[in-house]
Amino acid sequence: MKSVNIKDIARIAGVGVATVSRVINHHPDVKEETRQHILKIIEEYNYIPNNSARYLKRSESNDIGIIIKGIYNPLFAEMMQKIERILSQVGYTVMLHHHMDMAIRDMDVAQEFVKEKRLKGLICLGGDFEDVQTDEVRQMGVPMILTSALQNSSLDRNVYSSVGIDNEVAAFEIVDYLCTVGHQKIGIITTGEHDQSIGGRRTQGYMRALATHDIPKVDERFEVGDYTFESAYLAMKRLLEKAPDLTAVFAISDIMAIGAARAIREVGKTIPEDIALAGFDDIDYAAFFNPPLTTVKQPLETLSETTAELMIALLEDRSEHEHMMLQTTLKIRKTT
Amino acid sequence: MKSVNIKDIARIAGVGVATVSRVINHHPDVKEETRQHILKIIEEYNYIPNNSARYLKRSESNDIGIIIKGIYNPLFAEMMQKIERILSQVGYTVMLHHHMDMAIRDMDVAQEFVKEKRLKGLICLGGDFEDVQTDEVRQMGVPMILTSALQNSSLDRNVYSSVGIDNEVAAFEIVDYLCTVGHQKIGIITTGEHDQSIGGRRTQGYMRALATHDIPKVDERFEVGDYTFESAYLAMKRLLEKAPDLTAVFAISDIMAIGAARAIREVGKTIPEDIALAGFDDIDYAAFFNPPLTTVKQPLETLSETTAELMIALLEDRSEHEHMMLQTTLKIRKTT
DNA sequence: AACGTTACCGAAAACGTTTCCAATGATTAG
DNA sequence: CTAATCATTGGAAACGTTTTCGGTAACGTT
Repeated sequence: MKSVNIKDIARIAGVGVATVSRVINHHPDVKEETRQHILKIIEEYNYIPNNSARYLKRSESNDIGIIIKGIYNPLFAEMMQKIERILSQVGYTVMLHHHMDMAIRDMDVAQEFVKEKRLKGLICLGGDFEDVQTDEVRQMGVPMILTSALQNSSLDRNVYSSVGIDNEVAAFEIVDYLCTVGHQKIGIITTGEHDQSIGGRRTQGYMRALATHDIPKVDERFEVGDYTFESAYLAMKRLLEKAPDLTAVFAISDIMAIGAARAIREVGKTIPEDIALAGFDDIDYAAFFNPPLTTVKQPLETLSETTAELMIALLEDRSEHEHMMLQTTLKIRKTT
Repeated sequence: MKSVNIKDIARIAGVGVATVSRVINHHPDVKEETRQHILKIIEEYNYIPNNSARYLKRSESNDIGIIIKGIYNPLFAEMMQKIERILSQVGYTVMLHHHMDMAIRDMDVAQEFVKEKRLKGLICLGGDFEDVQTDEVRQMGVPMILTSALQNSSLDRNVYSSVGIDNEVAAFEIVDYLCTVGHQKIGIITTGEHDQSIGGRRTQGYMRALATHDIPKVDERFEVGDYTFESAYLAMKRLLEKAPDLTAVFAISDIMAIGAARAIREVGKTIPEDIALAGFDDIDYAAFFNPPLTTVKQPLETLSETTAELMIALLEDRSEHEHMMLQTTLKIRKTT
């Protein structure tokens, strides 16, 4: 089971190990002839350098961590796969850490993960980083990219990157659309109200749109779920109970919109005639839902690519930390 | 940026590095008092052993690879996450390798992955392993678990494990159900016919059900997609064209069933009155589809758990290679 | 009192790389 | 022709662990 190592290659090729190492690492200072010879032997013996040894020596890995908090969002899974693909193309490996433990600070998880795995970079899909300190991030010593913008004024923005969308604006746009087509009594199924989480920001967009159209805020039109079908189904039932005169509902995720749809149909109302329905994310399913769901499209592809490219640039020192807001687009389909 | 290592701990604790190593690795032969003392220092200095060094020395890692092949199947993403959770609880790390390259042999990808990352075990979600040789698997030197049973008679079954469902039987059951409720003209949207792939097996179940009910096989009722909404939508359109008298359709994945539904509605037919529709997988969407989709439930939870547990058992030498077929269940909902 | 056990511990040799340093021969400059 | 530079190479020292191999001290047994 013992595999061939650099010494074997060196011995077989009749050169020193240093030269072999140079060839492996594409150092320029080795004669072309020698290089070819060594390359041939490497090929022939199917030699693959031992990563543990390389990492040990270089005191770093080639691994980039992705932390996903909570499974609820199918977008995360997709982003992860796309990011993985790009990163692995240029030689990095991604290590996954998925957790749902709401009790523990996400920054602590991140630090532990980076340190234990000797990660070279960290990408966080979701999670709450509102309370992190500049020093904590700096201490981690590796580039960190968050996929959700945060409003943490005490955190130095030159110490991490972020790429995401403007949740407040995107939510505003779709609710604004709902208003302009005549809806006055618009419910919302969200995850929070005043905080800076994704759900909080979207709720704030909803409220601003209402305010813009001089629609008063009424508490009965507000309900909370946890990004699952089931929770939204239940939330919608409560909404229907509390505010039977609703003409439209904005759910802050497609999943929740679809969950809500079931509750709406169960009381015999139709979409969009009796109640219009809008989601958020534009997951694949949205367009194939019956009827096709009006929603906000997250630029998934760009989001993933940008994140991956930025990480690579950061690692190669070709870039400073950046904060990007990507454009969302309204997808007006048949539920409104 | 230099972090504390085992020598530092040893020096600070006033012991030899060997003793510290023993403590870290839970060896019994160290005095309780000394152990506590060292533990305290480790805690205090926030020492985390360098994995590269450990792996180098032990010439193995604690990493388990998961390979996901191909089209984005929401089931795979979920399984992966569940497996990750269990494995990480007992101290393993999972490394992800996601690829869609249809041109390359899956077994070659697997071998390369295991070797390069020094993996301790490998789990393959999807992929085609029909042509692998016993020696190839053996040569890999680590336990491998496939999540789809295969019909490869030349491959020694004691050399790998598998946990999955009986695709042929499950497909038979749902099509049989379709027949017993009176359908005669049943279309299928699948991915293949005669091969031993997942799609192939399900097609074979479909055909056996038909045969059992003395329904002749007619080629016009057969169409192919690639597990995406879009492809199934197109396939269904062709089916509607070729066989306008269809009264039921079996799509071998829920995603494809949902894609097909759109085509059906587009020609003005209703589900299930005009055409009954059955899927496969029971993804979350299925129950919340409109109308709720009849399908075959894959025991996702059990599948993931069993796979993870088996891997752990295999690694700890508590188990031989096993081949498990898990039960599926018919979920009769509103599309049939 | 001598001996064998046992419990505990440290020194040092690996593990497979990368990289610094020095060495060689060849080439160019003066 | 000599000195200086250059291109190319190999030796050997790290990187941070684990583990083998003894060694010491304490103890119980004759």
